[in-house]
Amino acid sequence: MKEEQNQPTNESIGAWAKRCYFAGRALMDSTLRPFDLGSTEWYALWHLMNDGVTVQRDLARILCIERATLSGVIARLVRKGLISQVPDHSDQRQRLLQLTTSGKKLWNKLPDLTFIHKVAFDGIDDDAIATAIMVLKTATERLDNFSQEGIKK
Amino acid sequence: MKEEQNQPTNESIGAWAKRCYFAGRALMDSTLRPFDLGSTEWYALWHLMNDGVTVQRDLARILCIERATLSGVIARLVRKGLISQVPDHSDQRQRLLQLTTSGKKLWNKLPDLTFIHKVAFDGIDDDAIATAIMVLKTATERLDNFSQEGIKK
DNA sequence: GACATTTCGTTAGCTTCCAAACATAATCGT
DNA sequence: ACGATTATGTTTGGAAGCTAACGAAATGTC
Repeated sequence: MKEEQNQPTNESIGAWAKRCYFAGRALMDSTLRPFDLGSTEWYALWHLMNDGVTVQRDLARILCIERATLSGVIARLVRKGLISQVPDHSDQRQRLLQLTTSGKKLWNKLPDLTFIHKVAFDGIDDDAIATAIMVLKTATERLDNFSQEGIKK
Repeated sequence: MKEEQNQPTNESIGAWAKRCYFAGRALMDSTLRPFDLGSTEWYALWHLMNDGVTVQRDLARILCIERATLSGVIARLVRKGLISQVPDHSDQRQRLLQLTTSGKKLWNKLPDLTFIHKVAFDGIDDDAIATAIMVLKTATERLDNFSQEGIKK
């Protein structure tokens, strides 16, 4: 009576994490579509705008994505002329990333995206949100640890 | 002093929803990799296993993905010989999906995936999880509504 | 100094997701 | 009964993510 299916019901927290992520991304994507910009491309620009010159490896860590994934994102931004990618002189393996003039110009034309977070979370109790973050963060760390254990031995 | 950047810090709930989703999927994918099965393919098989014959459109709604997305998933499962896809006699537009014998055989060989949910959430306070679900669900519904409003007028 | 290891970026191949456009089939309106 | 609309599935094109394997550069080790 309590539980009829023990597995991935639509009510599971994992399912909602997924749906929430994609719902937010959908709104972000549709807002950025007129500017020919994807959501991860936007995040990359945002960090380059705020942090200035950045090593590609560091950006991957900041965005929490794999080097290989970022490689594609960077290639698109370079192709669009929005950022520059040059080898570091002191360490020829690393690539230094920086907004171009054209990239800065585009950035200033982009709409403010803070409304997305507001649409989603404004008015929800702060404690509830803090609890949700704690749950998601804890689960993520546990999953990451578990996955990594399988690797190192 | 309070907030130094008002935007997408790594501490935002949206960022954690994303990371949690991908961390869970990574573990699921690595578990299923030996069986040449993706996570969404697994979900499709799971529903066909439990619900029997299913109309493709209904499966899309159950999985909360677009028809176009499911189309590709189904095509892969058919190619692997795990499911059958036949037109409905009473409505020639619809496709009826069903596990094949081979699909059932594979299903019985698959490992139990409930450990993933346990790794992530076991021991976390039930009320905290309920709160997290409420927050994510509310946010998702609000985002979906907002996105849809832009469409219908 | 030479060889092994680590680090960084790229490429290739795959899954998962979307929107837009298309074809077909069913249904609705009149 | 005929034309318009809706419903279903596919295709195409693209973004975003992953792993595995590779080359080049830097670092360690001996």
